[in-house]
Amino acid sequence: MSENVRVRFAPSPTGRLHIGGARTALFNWAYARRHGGKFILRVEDTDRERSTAEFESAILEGMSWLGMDWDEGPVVGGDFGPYRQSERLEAHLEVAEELEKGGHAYRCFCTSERLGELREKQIATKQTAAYDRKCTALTQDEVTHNLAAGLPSVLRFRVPEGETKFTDEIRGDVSFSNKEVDDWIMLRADGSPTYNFVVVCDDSAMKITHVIRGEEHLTNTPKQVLLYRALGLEAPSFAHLPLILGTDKKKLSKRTGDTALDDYRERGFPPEAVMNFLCLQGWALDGETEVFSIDQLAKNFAFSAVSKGGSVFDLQKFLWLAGEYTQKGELEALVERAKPFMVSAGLMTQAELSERGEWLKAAIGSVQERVRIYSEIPEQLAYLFATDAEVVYDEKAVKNAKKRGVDAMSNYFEWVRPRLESSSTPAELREETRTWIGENGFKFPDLFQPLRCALTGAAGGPDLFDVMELLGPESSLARIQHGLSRLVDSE
RNA sequence: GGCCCCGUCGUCUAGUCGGGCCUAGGACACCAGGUUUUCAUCCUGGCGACGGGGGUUCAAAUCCCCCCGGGGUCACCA
Repeated sequence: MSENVRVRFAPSPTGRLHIGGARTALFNWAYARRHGGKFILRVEDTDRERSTAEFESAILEGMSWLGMDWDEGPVVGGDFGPYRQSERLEAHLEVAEELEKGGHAYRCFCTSERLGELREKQIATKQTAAYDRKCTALTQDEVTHNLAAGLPSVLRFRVPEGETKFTDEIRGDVSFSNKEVDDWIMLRADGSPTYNFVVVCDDSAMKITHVIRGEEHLTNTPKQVLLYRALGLEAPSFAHLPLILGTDKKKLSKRTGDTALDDYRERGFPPEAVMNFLCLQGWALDGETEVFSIDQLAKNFAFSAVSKGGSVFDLQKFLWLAGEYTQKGELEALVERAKPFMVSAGLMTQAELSERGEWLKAAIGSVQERVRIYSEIPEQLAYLFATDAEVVYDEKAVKNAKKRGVDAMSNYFEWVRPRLESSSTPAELREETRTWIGENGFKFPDLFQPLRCALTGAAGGPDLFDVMELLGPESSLARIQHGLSRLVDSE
């Protein structure tokens, strides 16, 4: 049974990839990999108005960024193509005709106005909103006549009597009374097919065995199951994933925070962390392990470990997880990932990136353990690019410095000048300075607080001897000198 | 409102199927302490939940019923 698993992710290219969609893709991908099956990508571009090629390629790119690959779909092809829904129209229309001939579908000439009124009335009288089947009373002759007269019409699915049940892989048995299922529209007045119709056509044509999607599709499922039955086909298994919620506990929307995968990518979240965090929304590897790789996901994913309830998206935990990757990963890799952020922040040019490669590596190394996302790197390194006379002093840094006064730094300046210029190593200078502090009757903060402010303008940060190394002797001394006057005066 | 789904710390979750090993475990956040020149990291400790009420049972977070609460969905969008 697990031999021929075929699952699919079917995004519609009408916008950027939503993080909920990205998670759905990840779970589909993982299920396929876990069971040695195929992961298929199908682009649902039937909404011709809003679909664009740009969105489509951005979605594919986002999926690759997260570490997914697909066995069939755009770019890679496959035996069940085409993989763009708009190119499958002919097949859809054939199925529609077959259904109409077989009596499973019927023409409806009702106007949208009448339908709108009907719906309002039903909701007002607290009934299930559904088509009242007025047009099922039409005789074959009347239908033919109307069609010949050019009256606009849609094709509706004829929902049979009874009850529709299916077993959801995550929720267990679910059943709907067919009375609650609308005689939904398969073909619009312009002849184009609708979602619920094409999804079944394509899933069956592509031999999809498991439909893994968001819970918002749960109420679509009986419509689709009924359609499979009318087609004489066995329905696939369904697995409805819990929703990702905003802090208001409602389906995550732009109101509550960034919803597009690219928003996080642009903010410098490591892709491994995004993958990891998205999976943690609704799935647990073992209840203990928080940090895991995409390979571990592929080896361990199972429906039984997927939660039923929605999960609130917690940015704090997301940032923490991002930090696990940036702080504990290789410095070389971090440097590569950080480079574009240095450029876009306006700190360095493309040319400087390579000219000052070693220096940049040291600079990033100095902040690695205190950044979580890549965009924080230029923020924390900005002081290195300031003009010596105009280092931006943080309020707290000034407060800390003034509490200690500049006596220590003033004496230290004369002492350290020759040592900086003779290029002693940070480690040597650190030891010598500690001795100097003791010999001169100061306490560590007496020197370090004002020195930190003068050098970096910040209240916290990397070891000051590393900072001076990055700054170089000239700049270091200049900053100390400016600090001496700035910290005494007005500021 | 109809229908459907869901309900363990503030948040993500383990435990629920096959009741006892649960004085309910882990993580984020928060609080306190230690380490550090500072910040961060790291270490230690703390705070903190089975929505409510009835059953069944020697025993219930786990099984049954009712209530309450939250969400999803009701398109010629997907």
